[in-house]
Amino acid sequence: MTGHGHIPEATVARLPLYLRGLDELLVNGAGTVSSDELADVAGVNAAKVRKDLSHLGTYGTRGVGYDAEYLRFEISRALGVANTWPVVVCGFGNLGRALANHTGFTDRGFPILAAIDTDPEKVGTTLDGVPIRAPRELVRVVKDNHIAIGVIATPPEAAQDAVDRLIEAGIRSIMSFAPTVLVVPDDVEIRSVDLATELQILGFHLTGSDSPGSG
Amino acid sequence: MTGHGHIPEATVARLPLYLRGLDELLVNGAGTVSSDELADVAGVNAAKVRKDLSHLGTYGTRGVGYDAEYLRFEISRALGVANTWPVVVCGFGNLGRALANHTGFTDRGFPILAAIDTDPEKVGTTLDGVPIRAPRELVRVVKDNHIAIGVIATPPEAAQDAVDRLIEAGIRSIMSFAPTVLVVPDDVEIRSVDLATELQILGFHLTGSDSPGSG
DNA sequence: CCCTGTGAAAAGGTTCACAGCA
DNA sequence: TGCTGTGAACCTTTTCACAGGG
Repeated sequence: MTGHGHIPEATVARLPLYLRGLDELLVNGAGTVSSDELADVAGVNAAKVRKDLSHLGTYGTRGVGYDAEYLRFEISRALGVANTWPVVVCGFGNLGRALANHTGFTDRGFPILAAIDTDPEKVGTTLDGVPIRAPRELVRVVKDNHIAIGVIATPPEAAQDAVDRLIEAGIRSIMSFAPTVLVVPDDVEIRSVDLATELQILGFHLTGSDSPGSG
Repeated sequence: MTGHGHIPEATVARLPLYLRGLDELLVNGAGTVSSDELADVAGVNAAKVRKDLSHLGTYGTRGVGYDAEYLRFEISRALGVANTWPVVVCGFGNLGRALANHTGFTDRGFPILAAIDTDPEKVGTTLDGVPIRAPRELVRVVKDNHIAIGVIATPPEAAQDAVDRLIEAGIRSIMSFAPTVLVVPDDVEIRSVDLATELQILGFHLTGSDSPGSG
């Protein structure tokens, strides 16, 4: 049997780490990988690795480990990474452009094929290899480039509007960097990364320690 | 009583969202806030809001809600946001510079006071208002600026080295954007954000839907 | 009647420990 | 002997549902 019914969200969130770890091990010439080794390079513990992988199928050999190449293939397939998912970035300011220059996206199957910006000076030009279009052109941009994922890198005030347009254009997977709550229908998945929020969580653990700043 | 013993991690991770939501409500002139309203602007449900806040203390009034201003104060205090935590960014490439231009950090109490880069052409200059120093100067930079948090924006190969130097310099809170596992002692907290990993998680949910890319 | 604060129940995730196969 | 695969125990988090004060 291939592809078990439901894979827990916590497991899904770790599959990319295993993939990253496997790539590292494969570069170093690994043929077989134990749950211990994979745990090390993925930064988790071995029990978790085994439980997680058991949700995909039984791809290991007792007493030996997993075939690195084959395991990589199966995780890739589960993640849909076998495919390429073109991305459109909404808001081409500092952050948007940094994302465009980040080779990690294209390398891992998420090429940024277009950007949307409201600035008339930018629209029609190509920056960092990415053609910039006006918001009203979004439907066409999505269709022409087979866009699968939208990234929100606009100021927070413009984020909900950008999300609404993406959804209108048929996009169902959105990643947002805007520090605001975004409302989407149930069938649209959205992941938010708020950098300042992350720092504040770190800040919590600083409290109670030594005093900071210009005390 | 003020400040309950242990606040669950899941709660800590949501406190910044409440803070963000409260700021929004306060700007709109809110005096009192119900768990329902706060839930809306924070993007969670009301039961969670009440449970989370109950871990900080009993700051609400039955039949009425929470005093917005006072609640904001208490959450800020719990998060240590009352203080300012200076940040050093390691690796001042595209991503590092985008972070420096992101006003959200300084606005929320995390000013980027220095950057570290290995490029001799950059060292000694000031880019985007941030002075750039060589890795060997890190200890002094941390001391002079009372740095509390280090951000890793280097290429993945250089990330562990940057982390090691930060720890040597006395930093105990690190946020990393490098797509690699980083090893740190138990008393150092590290949060990793891997943008490609986030996209791959989105990709998982795309699988099984419509076919992507250039067929 | 309204909304908080909280025990209790349910769900989800992690770790343990070992049977079973190579 | 070595390592996977997995039930069972354990822990965390979420949700429910309602008592109790304004």
